[in-house]
Amino acid sequence: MPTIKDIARMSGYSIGTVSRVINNHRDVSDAARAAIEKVIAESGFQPNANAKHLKQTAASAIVIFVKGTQNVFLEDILEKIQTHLKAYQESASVIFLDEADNEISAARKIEAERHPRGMIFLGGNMDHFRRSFSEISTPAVLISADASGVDSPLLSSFATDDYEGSYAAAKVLIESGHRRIGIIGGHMSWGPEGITSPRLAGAVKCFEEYGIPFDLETQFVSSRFSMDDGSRAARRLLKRYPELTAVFCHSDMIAIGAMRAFIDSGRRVPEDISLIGFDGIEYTRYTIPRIATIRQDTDAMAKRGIDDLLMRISYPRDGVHERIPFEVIAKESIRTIG
Amino acid sequence: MPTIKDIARMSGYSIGTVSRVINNHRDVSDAARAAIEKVIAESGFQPNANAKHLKQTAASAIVIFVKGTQNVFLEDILEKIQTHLKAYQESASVIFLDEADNEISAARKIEAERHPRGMIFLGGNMDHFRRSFSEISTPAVLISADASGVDSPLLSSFATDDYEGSYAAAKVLIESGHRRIGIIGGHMSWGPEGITSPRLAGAVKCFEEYGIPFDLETQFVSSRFSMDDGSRAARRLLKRYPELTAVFCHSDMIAIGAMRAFIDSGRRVPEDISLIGFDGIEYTRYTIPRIATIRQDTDAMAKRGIDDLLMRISYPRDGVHERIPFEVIAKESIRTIG
DNA sequence: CTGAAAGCGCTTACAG
DNA sequence: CTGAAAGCGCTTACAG
Repeated sequence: MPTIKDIARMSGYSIGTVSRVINNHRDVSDAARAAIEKVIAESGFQPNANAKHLKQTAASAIVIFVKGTQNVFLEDILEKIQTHLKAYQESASVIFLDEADNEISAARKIEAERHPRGMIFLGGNMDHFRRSFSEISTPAVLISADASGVDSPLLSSFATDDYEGSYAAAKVLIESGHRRIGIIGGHMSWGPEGITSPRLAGAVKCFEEYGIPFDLETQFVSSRFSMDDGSRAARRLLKRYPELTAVFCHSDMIAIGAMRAFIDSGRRVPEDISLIGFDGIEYTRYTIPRIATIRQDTDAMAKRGIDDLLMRISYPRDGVHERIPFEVIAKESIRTIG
Repeated sequence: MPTIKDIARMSGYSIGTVSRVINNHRDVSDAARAAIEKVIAESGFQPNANAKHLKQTAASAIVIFVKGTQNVFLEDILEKIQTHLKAYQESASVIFLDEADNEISAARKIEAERHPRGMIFLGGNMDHFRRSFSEISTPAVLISADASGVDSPLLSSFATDDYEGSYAAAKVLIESGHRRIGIIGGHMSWGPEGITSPRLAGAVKCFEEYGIPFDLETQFVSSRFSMDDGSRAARRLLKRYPELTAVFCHSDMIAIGAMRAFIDSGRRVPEDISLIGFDGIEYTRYTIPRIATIRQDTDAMAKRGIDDLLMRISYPRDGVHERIPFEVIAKESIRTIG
């Protein structure tokens, strides 16, 4: 691979001038630019980014950290982020992290190694953010969880209001006449600021307002956000609370798994058991029956997140914390009773 | 962020010695190592990877190129690759490319910028590989498509035999008594070595052997590998060939979309229309009814691909081109008739 | 508009 | 075992 020195020699200009051509500076004569560009094209020269970044404070691309593979919801956001970045001619590389990994440690490492211009977190553990985000010095955005509790001007967040969304889900079931409702949620160990607590609290609040009884021990089970674990959790719930007529699942993947388990146990959806999920992933429009859900506006989250990040990269200012409106999608999986 | 120079000053040693400690060279006294490590820990020093890579030919991590977002099958492989890499203490970053992008151009750019030790392609256009893979000088693996036609010792490939898998899918339908079979495949424009041609040829071969009539014009429609396009294609197929009793879809995503379309048109699956897909994604075990499919062994592809790549990084040798066995999963979506 | 030169943060023979 | 120095491939004031 030729270096800038080779290009200089071959074109008859100095490496300084070659560098100016590469970086599109204007103070270059047309003749020099033409000659140098010709040599570059013919030689297949690619500037060494390590050397470039070593000199420039100017940093490289944007890095996206995705917490947990196998999460269709985050992958949906990821895809939309890529689309928006592309529209701005920006590119990004993606690092997938285990649920158990500390995303801030990973980010610090990448920050030191690659000097990204901006970082995007899809999913994240609030404990990690609160404890160590201050060590990060790159503009960042957290998507899908609220980070207003993290005290850093470098961080923005865009998320659905889990409490309100969950309240709405419970309300749909109650207003369809259901009074014996089970909930399949995430794990409480994800922390008080995680997804599970607010989603549980929102539903419970709604139950209280409508005077619907709710006993955590019998009516709530925990599950990972996957189809197979959703199935298992549904079987546990059915055993503990067989008289239920409706179930609220904290994610659509859980709902898909639960529906499978209900059918396998001989119940029909929605004739015997009504079902509502959370997220609004595309699958819910293809299941039979279609699954009701609380649709998070992934497109808005991606778009707002990208716009905010790119703006703050160019014009530093404090991050913001926005709630993105959700939409209640009531579909065939809910039966009106009573 | 402190530099190696700061660490040298603070520890009282030279930057050369600090460098040796960082890189675990043995020729350092215990005293020096202890003192320097202490300063590094206290200062939170992280070596600048750009500077490091500038000097060292030694390259950075592994880069994975994924062709097309929204491809559950490739995402499944991607997840398994990450798991295997982690077991080897290796990490990777992922670049998502549009269907339309040239993955080899993208790889050349990344190669020049980051000097990865190895590259993994999930999906790819054989035309691009054949035309320009020779410009790549990093060990690479193509997963999910056969690259034996690409003349380069640096490339291995691991893929399912599309022709045989497709033959098997057609055979399952025929042996269940079906004689009026439609096919929803990909686009022929993906090239003669793409997915569509061999998958079509395999099925047609099977039809011929069993003396089943097949007219491309009426019995075959093209679709992208997505649920929504699968639905649209299924409606077109139903219009052209309403007397069909079974459909072979070239991907599970198409099958899921097609099933939705059939139900919406008032047909039942499998009572009126039997269905078999291709890929074996997890979701086919949760649909109602469960969808029959040709399961590609993503786990084996990922494992073999990683092992081969890591070996060839350490011990350069010619790449290999392997076919990974598939499995016929005949499920509830197929009805035996006649 | 162009060139010569300093320097980015590191690694690594070369001496000692 | 340790230090001084050259050099990796680039960018960017500084002169002219």
